[in-house]
Amino acid sequence: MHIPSKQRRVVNGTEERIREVALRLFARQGFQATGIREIASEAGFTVSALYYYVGTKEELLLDILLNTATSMVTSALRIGSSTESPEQKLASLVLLHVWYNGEHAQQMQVANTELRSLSGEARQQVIDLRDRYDAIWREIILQGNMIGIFQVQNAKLAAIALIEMCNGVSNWYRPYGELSLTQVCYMHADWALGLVRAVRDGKPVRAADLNLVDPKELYLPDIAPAS
Amino acid sequence: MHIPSKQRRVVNGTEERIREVALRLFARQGFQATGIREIASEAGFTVSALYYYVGTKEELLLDILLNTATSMVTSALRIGSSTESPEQKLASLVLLHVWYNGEHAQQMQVANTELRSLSGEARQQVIDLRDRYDAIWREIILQGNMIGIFQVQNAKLAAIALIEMCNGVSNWYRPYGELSLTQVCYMHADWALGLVRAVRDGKPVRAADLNLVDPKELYLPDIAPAS
DNA sequence: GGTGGCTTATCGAACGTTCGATGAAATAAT
DNA sequence: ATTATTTCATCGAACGTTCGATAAGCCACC
Repeated sequence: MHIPSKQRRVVNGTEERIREVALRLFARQGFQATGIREIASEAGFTVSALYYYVGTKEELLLDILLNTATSMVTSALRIGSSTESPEQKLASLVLLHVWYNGEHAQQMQVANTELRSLSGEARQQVIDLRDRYDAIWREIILQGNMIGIFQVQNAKLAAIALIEMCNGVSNWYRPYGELSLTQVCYMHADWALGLVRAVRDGKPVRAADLNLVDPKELYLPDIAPAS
Repeated sequence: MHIPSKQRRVVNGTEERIREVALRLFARQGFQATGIREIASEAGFTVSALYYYVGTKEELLLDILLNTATSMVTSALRIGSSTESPEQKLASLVLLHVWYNGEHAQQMQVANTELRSLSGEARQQVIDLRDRYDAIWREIILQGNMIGIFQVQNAKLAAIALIEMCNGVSNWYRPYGELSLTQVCYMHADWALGLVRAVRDGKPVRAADLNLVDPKELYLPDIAPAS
């Protein structure tokens, strides 16, 4: 078991560098197609030097998936437990999710394709987190249904469909493209509101009517950075 | 170079069997994680017997991706060139796509995750087919926009979002589940109509109003089976 | 003089692919 | 009708390469 340690490693960021390279390669060519030697040489190390910092290749993958899933659950929980209206909550979830897909595209690409490379307890941990995440979306859709704002037949499947729709963003979004990430976020939020047939006062709810916060503020970093 | 031949192979279906096993394993554990030896033994052959029927492992993958993409383009072209209304065309595309995802889940899982395992010309062939497919969706959305039925800001991205939404079905749908595939198809069609804000005569268009054909009839097999 | 950070050298296993050989079956020659 | 030849389908073995991972040791620094 790898025990992350104290000083130098954090200072010169060696371990972080290895993890960055691994993430980049996993995202580009997949976990199985990426060799330990490739990670090491791309990061400027020998294989053994890499193993001084990292337990196993699979552990590198697990950390990526766990970090990603934990971040999203944490941020989504905050949205879900707020006092906003269901349509605001749903739109916020979409903003968060799309923003994360754009800003952390590599993490999301890996997360969306490499769950199958994990097994046993590691796999289950990730699945559990995802279930919690889906549940937050589902609950918000159910809330909207109950107060008559949304009209969704099957909240569980609608949640999955919405999440899947947003996931696609990580495959094509590039900074400095035609659209800003914020624009992409709002477009998806508006689509989501259409999908769930959001109606308030007899009128379809549009994302532009909701005065939503800036997407980047919805993301909660895991731990507040120490002083 | 493998030259597909005439009689016996078709009769006892050896090659077909290998391709089925390969598809199943690629879908379950991924292309890179699946070994030639695994395919062979699962199909009940030795490795060398397998190579008598198949060129390379990559060719197995390419065939899956090309067949899938070609089928979908062919069927979608027929829908796109019909004389139906944009909302009917869009709903039909969704029915087709979701139906294909449910009925050929393994193919779609491979298609959705293993493009990166191809390179060069093979990769480009698949990409070209997908571009044609996306274009059909985009054109229909633009038609709907032009005659004022849909209200979509960005037709290109909306097409991608819709396709991505439908793709998720291959990851969870199982026959003999709570919902029939036909039900799942119609739900997604209704969501798509909501997403594009389809409105006719001042009222939101629902999938149930459109008297759509049975999803399975939208799928065009590559070649009409000989007598 | 111990410990952190890294090296060289190496492990056994698995990878995709190809090889020559072979029994059985189909086809051609006598 | 029988023999000779070719084709089909398959075998076990091996190719060279790469895989993830480890052991033992070196060197600079506190």
